[in-house]
Amino acid sequence: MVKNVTLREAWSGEADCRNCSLRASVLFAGLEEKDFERIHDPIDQFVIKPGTALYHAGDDGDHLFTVRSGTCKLVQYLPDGGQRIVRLARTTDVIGLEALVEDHYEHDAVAVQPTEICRFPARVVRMLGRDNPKLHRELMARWQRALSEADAWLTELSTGSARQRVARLLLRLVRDQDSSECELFSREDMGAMLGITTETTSRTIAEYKRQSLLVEVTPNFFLLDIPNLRRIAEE
Amino acid sequence: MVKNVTLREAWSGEADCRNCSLRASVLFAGLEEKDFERIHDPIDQFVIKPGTALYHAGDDGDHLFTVRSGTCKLVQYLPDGGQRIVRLARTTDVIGLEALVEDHYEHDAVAVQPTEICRFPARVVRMLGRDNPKLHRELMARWQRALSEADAWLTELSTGSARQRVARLLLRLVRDQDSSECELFSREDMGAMLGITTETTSRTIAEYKRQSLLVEVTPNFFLLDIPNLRRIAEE
DNA sequence: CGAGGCGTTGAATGGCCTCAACGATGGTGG
DNA sequence: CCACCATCGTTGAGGCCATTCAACGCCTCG
Repeated sequence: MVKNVTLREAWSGEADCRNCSLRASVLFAGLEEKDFERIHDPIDQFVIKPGTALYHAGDDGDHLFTVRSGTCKLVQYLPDGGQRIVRLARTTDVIGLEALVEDHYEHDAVAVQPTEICRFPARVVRMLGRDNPKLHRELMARWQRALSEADAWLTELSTGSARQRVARLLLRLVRDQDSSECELFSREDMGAMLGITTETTSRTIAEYKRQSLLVEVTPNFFLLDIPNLRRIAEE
Repeated sequence: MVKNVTLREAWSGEADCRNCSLRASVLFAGLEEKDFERIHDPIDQFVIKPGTALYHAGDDGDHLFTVRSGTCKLVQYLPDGGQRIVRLARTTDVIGLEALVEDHYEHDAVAVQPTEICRFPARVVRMLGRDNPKLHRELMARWQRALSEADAWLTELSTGSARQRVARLLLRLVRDQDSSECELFSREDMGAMLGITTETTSRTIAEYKRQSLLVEVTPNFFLLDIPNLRRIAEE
């Protein structure tokens, strides 16, 4: 649905925010006609392939991004070279918020699925935010959402045994879904989200498959046994 | 109940924000005389003892708090009853920001040292934030600071061996300090920050003391061997 | 003085990591 | 079209490190 609408105009470059199919839930939700008239900068819209980076940590932060569909990982690096995925951004999430306050990005933002992106200048948001209470409120809500996510990753995905963490991640992936079906990421990425190794992740997933807690319906799409996974997650 | 009694007893007067000694670095830094005239609600100021809770997760969130001195931990609970400390708030930090956007608090906020607090109504901040760009900007900066902290806890304090995590926590505790001396928390709290057990924390600290990476100058105040701790943290 | 909290230490277990090998898959070039 | 290679998921074996359960000393406080 959403996907069809946008794929039609994909690659075309300039977005039509007034008629955006996600308008109701997007950062610019509260904007009115007079606000749009003040946006003179182009708002680009494009699709990126898995593995493509939107930006890297330390890059000049002059754009914000809205994820229209797909998924991006936000990655931070450790002194020893290891990496840790600190958050996922999915439909309607905004990434690069730090560009409003700081002069550089904090993470690498990399697509892990084919991902539709809208990109708009931080300057536009700063300008509109100054005297638009609705946008102001929308910004606060998004910052708070990111913060809640970050806290949840600490308590749910970085605490307890590997079995528990994997189960919690799986449950989290289907939570805001219509069905109890979900697509998995690479074992390496899942490990980087959970603070465990690729091998341990693989072993755990394989065990869940053998126990039919996970059933592969189509390649890389799994049906979850939610009650039993929840039991593991909470025990 | 107990909490309210303590808070009331600790009340040490109505704050004089105009002449606040922390004014330059506090949330209300950008306010002018005309703004203060619009604050009709009282801004309380008090001291709480270690172990006292400012609020609990789920409480009605109608106040924000500034930490003037001391330290508060923000705690989240797991389904199995375990607890995880997701952040520390120290001088000039604001806690309870979520009250601006949601109707309840996300964590337990508990003092871990004698702590001076200013408390002000969320509705005052909401009102002033609507048309005060400086406060607006200040709020965004604080949200971003909290988010950066959360991400750092994931990458630095929840990744790697227990030795590394403890070392990174110690370095973090002295970082915004004038000396390389710091006060430690209980082993239980440190474990809850690092996602490791109390015993492992104690063993690691004890080992560092034997190796003179930590030297106790006065009871519970330690001098850190920063270069060598940094080596451990990054190896 | 006894009780309880806290830090420390010991011993044993087990879970996760490390290193390694192997099959399946998919893309590439001959 | 197929041989070749790289990547990814899986599995095994072995070892280390953190957890678990327990005990003990020290301290404060009632």
